[in-house]
Amino acid sequence: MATAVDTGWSEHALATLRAAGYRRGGARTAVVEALARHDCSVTPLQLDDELRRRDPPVGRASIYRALEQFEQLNLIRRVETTRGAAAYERVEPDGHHHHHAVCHACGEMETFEDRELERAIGRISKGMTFEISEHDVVLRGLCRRCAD
Amino acid sequence: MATAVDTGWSEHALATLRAAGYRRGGARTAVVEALARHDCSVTPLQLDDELRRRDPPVGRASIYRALEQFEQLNLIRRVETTRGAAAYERVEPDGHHHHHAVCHACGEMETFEDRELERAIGRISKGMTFEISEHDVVLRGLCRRCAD
DNA sequence: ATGACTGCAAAGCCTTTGCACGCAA
DNA sequence: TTGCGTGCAAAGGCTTTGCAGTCAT
Repeated sequence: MATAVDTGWSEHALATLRAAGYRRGGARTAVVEALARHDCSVTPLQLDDELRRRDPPVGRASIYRALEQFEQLNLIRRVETTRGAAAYERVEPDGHHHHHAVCHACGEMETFEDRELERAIGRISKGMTFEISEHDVVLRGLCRRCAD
Repeated sequence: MATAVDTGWSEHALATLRAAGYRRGGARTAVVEALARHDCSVTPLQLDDELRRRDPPVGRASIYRALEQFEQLNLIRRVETTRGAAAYERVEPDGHHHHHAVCHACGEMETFEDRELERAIGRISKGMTFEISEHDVVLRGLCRRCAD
């Protein structure tokens, strides 16, 4: 679940950050690059593992601070794949996104996209009194290996 | 979001607990009663607020332990309404359930049910390699008051 | 009498905050 | 030069665990 497929998200992110008035700091850039390498959700602590031993090392606090800023700029989105802990995923500028199935036993994840699901959620959102801006859908169960 | 509507869930829960070999402890019973009073998701800390000043008081650890047991017996279900913290909801024996919209600003919740949504999720679940046993759907946005 | 149940306090995660130093602009 | 950005360490929440006393059976 790594092996980059950066569709230009990094550039988009760096440009958005600059436009928002942020300076180009080493830690923040390192977090952008790390996120670009992940196709699926990542936790702050996973990023910390990756970036801690860099030279120069990136501090854990900087990772949390960067993620908070990125989320506010809608560059990443928090997903509820990891119960009780944060996990984030890139937001693609074209709005394309997927959802997740998570294994109760080992945490393995599988992703899916579905138009009927999105259509239903869109319709429901319009009918609520709330102004809905995002949605989480997570399926939970056992992966094939853990089911045996 | 309180004001009881216990459809027999308490009795069901107590019977299930007894059948599973649990003794009838005061703390556990108090947690069952507290859950029966809530129609929507509750956090362990909300329950603690309610049960701490009882006589005799219920300890926080007992609440967490009870919730863990109830979840394993499928009497309650963890829902992801409160980011970064746990929240639980009764599982109705007939399988009837609803989902939630949560306000980013104030945490207020609105619930909904939708057959097309459930149908889509059921179909998707069958198509996965995972054995899916539950699903979370949470819409997020601003409630009417916070949107102004 | 036996072992489950409970409350308290301590310990464990994850996350946030305070602070002094360093670096971008 | 200014003040944003960063790392470290400390502090904050929520949750879990250890332990000794209590209670259900």
